Amino acid sequence: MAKDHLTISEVAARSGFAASALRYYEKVGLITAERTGGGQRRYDRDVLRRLAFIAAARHVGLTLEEITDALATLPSGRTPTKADWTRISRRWRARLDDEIAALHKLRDGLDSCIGCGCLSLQRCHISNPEDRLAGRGPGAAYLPQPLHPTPHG
Amino acid sequence: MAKDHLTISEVAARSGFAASALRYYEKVGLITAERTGGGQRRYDRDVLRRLAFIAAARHVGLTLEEITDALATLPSGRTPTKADWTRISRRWRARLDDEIAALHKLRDGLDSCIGCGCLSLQRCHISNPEDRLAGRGPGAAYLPQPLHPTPHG
DNA sequence: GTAGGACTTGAAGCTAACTTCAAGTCAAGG
DNA sequence: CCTTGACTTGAAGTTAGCTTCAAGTCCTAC
Repeated sequence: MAKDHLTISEVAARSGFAASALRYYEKVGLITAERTGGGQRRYDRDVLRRLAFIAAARHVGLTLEEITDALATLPSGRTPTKADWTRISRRWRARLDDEIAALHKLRDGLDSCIGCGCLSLQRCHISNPEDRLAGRGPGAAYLPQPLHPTPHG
Repeated sequence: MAKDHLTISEVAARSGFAASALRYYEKVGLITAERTGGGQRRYDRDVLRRLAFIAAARHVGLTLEEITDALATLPSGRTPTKADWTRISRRWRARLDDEIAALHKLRDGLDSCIGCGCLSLQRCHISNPEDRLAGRGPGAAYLPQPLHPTPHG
């Protein structure tokens, strides 16, 4: 007979998320909670699994919005099966592979630049990775497809 | 006799940075500009090289603050030599290597998880990468050393 | 000399993902 | 029953890295 309704601070302790983050996640619809008569949150144990999913997804670099989408692909209401998980993790792997490839490309380019001292705007493919300048509409940032996303980048 | 003072829109066009970004960079001390009698900015050509440096650093994932620090290691006022550039690019390479290693670790862990369907908070090292929960002071976020930095992460 | 596009400024806005705060309410042990 | 720590809410604050705006000034081509 394990406790099947956890308080917010219990969930915070077990998941590692701050209580304020849990409230935020509820506000944006990532998790849900029942309420006591007095209005306090009581969580089902399932929320821990869901939070583990969220933590893993965040670690892979997904935004909360993307996580929301990913969760939406799961049959609503039930714990994901192995098949669900496999399908999603395949996508994560592809994403990681892409990031790794991009970093390799960048690193190799860096190697080829060492010693050249160029830093030419037009020719160095570290400072000008895709050989294009500007474009991409108004306010276009410098980097074609920023590896490390920036706000308004 | 190349033009040796560029307007802000010329620099914007040649560097790929938006004019507003250039003003911002000046405000935070990354670049400088002379002024006309009327107060308009006129840039030295050197600023293009400096902006190339900034663009490259941004691409490697450095924050503007880190870039400021990196620029501070250069002898002030002069164009960096090959040695300067090599020294800095070595650091960048180390950083890239670290990021690549982290991604590999994450990907391999993901592979080992596929099919297990676990997502256990305590045991899965994708959702709990370093086998630690909480800690790290008040408001500590879940991920030990977020691969993809988040505000307040 | 003048039209009008380029430029100036400071302040405010934007995004993500939260955190912090203030002021008040709940709940569980003694 | 009462104390006290845990909980509630909405609003506002935080960070980086800019963008957008408004209102006004400059400068250059004609």
